[in-house]
Amino acid sequence: MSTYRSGAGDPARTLQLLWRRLDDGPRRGPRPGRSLDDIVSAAIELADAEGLDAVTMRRVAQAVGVAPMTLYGYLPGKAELLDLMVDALYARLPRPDRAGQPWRTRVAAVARDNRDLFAAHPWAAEVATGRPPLGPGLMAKYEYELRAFDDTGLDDVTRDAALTFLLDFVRAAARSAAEARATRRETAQSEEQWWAANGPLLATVLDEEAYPTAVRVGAAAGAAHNAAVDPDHAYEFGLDRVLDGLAALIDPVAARRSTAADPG
Amino acid sequence: MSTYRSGAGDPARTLQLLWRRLDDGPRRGPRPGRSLDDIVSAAIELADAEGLDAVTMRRVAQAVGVAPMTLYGYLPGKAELLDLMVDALYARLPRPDRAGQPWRTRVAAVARDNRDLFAAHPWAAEVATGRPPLGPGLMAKYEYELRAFDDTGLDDVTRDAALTFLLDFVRAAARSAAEARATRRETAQSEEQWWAANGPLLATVLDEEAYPTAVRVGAAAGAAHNAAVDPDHAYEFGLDRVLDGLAALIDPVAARRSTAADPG
DNA sequence: CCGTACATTGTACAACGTACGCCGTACGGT
DNA sequence: ACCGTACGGCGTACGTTGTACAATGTACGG
Repeated sequence: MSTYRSGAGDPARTLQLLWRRLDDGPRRGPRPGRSLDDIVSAAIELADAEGLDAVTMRRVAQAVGVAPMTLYGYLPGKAELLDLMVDALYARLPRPDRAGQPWRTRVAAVARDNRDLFAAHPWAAEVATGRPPLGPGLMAKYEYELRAFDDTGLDDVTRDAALTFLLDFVRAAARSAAEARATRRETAQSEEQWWAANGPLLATVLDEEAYPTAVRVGAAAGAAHNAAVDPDHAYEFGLDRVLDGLAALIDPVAARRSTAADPG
Repeated sequence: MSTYRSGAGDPARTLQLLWRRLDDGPRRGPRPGRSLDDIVSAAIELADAEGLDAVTMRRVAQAVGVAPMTLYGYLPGKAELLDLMVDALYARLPRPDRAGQPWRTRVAAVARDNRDLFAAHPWAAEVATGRPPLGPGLMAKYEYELRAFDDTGLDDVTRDAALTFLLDFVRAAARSAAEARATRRETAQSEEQWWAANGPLLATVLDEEAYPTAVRVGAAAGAAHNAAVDPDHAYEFGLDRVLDGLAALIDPVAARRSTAADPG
């Protein structure tokens, strides 16, 4: 359990690392035995396999085949490692040419790409980026995703806001999904087991007079999803709302479809 | 630097604690010197004053005037304490009667109440609740907030999804704001200082040929907000999109206003 | 009035990030 | 060719976290 904060160290040094602007002046003494990418790749593999909690400096060092403190010759600290991991992930995202497709299809595809990213690397959604890691990966991602709003008539400021809105939604959904999975794993209880264990107590305590709407709606939603929270359904529903909300801005006349976005 | 996870312990025990169903059989031996509420209140005060990082079992115990391990006589562990803190917060939320107002006003008011909650207690947005703490506070909140969708014509399952969508949005916005504040505090750098320190390097690295759209849009957005990220603006913009997105579902005919919701 | 149930707590442990300082290597200058 | 030194590597250690365990002391039921 750790709040995976990023970017705490010297920001200028972080930028140099992200863009690999290591000032290699006159070399003296032994050459570095590993590369920055070795470390970042090992950390990503570790996070993919065992989650962000497993990404400790000791574990990463072990994976790289080096003593823990050796890592500090390559990076200032763990915060920078997290930044580098996230930027490396962003750099790998697919960027197919979607010119010619309608904006809603393109924007939905951006959402899906991000969702896939978080599905493959759930830890990425947990890294807090108060100031985002302005590395080559994020820049390429930003450049590409902004193009999804080409021909929407949005001015630049609004275009940025629209993209932020979309990405924040996908990220929040990914966090919810990750939290739900983590809870299920930690308590080693499925949703059914939980209700079997707690239903009786809840029944005595949730009288319908005190919470009539909550009991009725909660029961209906629970029955529909077979769970108290259903991240997948929340994502599908939310994405449609997000796209409709953007459509109200982009196509103010015909903003009336609540169907799911077409595939791309 | 901690992933504030909640609800890890025995779920049944957690429920008993939330609803204060402590089985007080025949008393023997010394009476407890404090109450559960003493501990929860002290923890909330601590979190309000110094953030969630400051809420350690030792600090809470100190605030209550007791040895650290004494807390474990009242709660199974820290996860349950976090659950209790969140539920206590929810119980305190205002719940004015908003019958008669249009749905968009009521829903906007729900968003504002939640935003105010996270403004007063930023740590609440950081507590991960894979399975939400089904205590009296959350139930009262759920009951009240569902009523904001009365007369919208939404069925129960959709009503739950709509509320979840709205609350997830507000929470994500609060997290972004908290992260931005934390970053600014930790690096002790304002946005202007950051750009002064990193602008030169960024300029050499962000050539407009590689990222034409990104550079242009980023510059426009940065100039408009005086910052790379502007949580307040993201919230205002996002809330309008959220309401428009819900409107497309609720008022499919006249879904065309992108003005901010009226006050309530 | 005493035995016991229970609240309280001191100590301890395994993790974490990382500061500090020593070791040995291999290059630049001569 | 050689040596001084800059620099990569790392062993050890510190302060922090949540909490397990066993000892201590208190106040009630019989």
